[in-house]
Amino acid sequence: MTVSEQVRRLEQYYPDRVMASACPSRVVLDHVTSKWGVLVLVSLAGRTMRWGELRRTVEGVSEKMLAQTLQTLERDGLVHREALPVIPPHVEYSLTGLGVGLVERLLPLMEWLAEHSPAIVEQAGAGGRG
Amino acid sequence: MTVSEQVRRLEQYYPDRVMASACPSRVVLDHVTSKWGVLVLVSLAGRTMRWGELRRTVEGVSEKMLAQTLQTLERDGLVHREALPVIPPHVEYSLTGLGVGLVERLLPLMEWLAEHSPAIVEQAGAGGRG
DNA sequence: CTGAATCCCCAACGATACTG
DNA sequence: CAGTATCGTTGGGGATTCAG
Repeated sequence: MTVSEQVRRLEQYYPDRVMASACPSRVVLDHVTSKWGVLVLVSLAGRTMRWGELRRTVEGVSEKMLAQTLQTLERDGLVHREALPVIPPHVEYSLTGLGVGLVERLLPLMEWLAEHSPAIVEQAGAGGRG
Repeated sequence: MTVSEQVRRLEQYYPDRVMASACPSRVVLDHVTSKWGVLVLVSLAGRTMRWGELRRTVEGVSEKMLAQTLQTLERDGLVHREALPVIPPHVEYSLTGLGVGLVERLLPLMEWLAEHSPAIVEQAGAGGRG
């Protein structure tokens, strides 16, 4: 599919509204593209993970931000949280059906990023600032 | 393609490294998922646009942030800037070949968001906070 | 082990004014 | 028209502490 076809498909949903500041997609886009949103979602793409696993996998995330990101994604119905009532606590996070649909669109992006970012960073770093 | 296949494809590039804080994709991901990055890139998906057009299209963006976003994307080689030496100034922005490749992965995401965000926002708004 | 609550800072962001 | 420069604010986000 060409880019212009993709653009036309996008516009059929919200003609002239996707760029509007009041568009609902702005809200969800903000959640997903929040500092840790994409990384958390992509981490959960492969399998269910426990809190501690996520904490270690998503390198650099603080406890506060991981909790906050997870809560936002859970409220949006993208992530499912299952807490086993045991001591010590055992909590598992997984993608909902909705979350899987989103991640299917996120994975190709991440793959493109993984492939092209080294060249981009090197090139940009040479000429300008980081 | 299933999600697990996508995950496997992703991992083949940077085994165990996409989530690393030092991974180059982190940098580009930050640029793209910056507050206005996705919106600017998607706006340019359809056609070349002038500064003023972008300013009006991407509703809510300030002049400062538009300039900053465009500069970052230009340094990354995703956006091409062409300034005609006339008075009054006339500057056009378009996607580079690299930028087109990225936007091809962004458009399906935006389409998914446009389709599902209304329900997500409504549902999330009912139970929790905004 | 999984979080919630608190403190605090800085840098991202917006508004305004100015320039070629 | 297309920016740059400056200033003020805010809330995102990290470190730490406490609880179940």
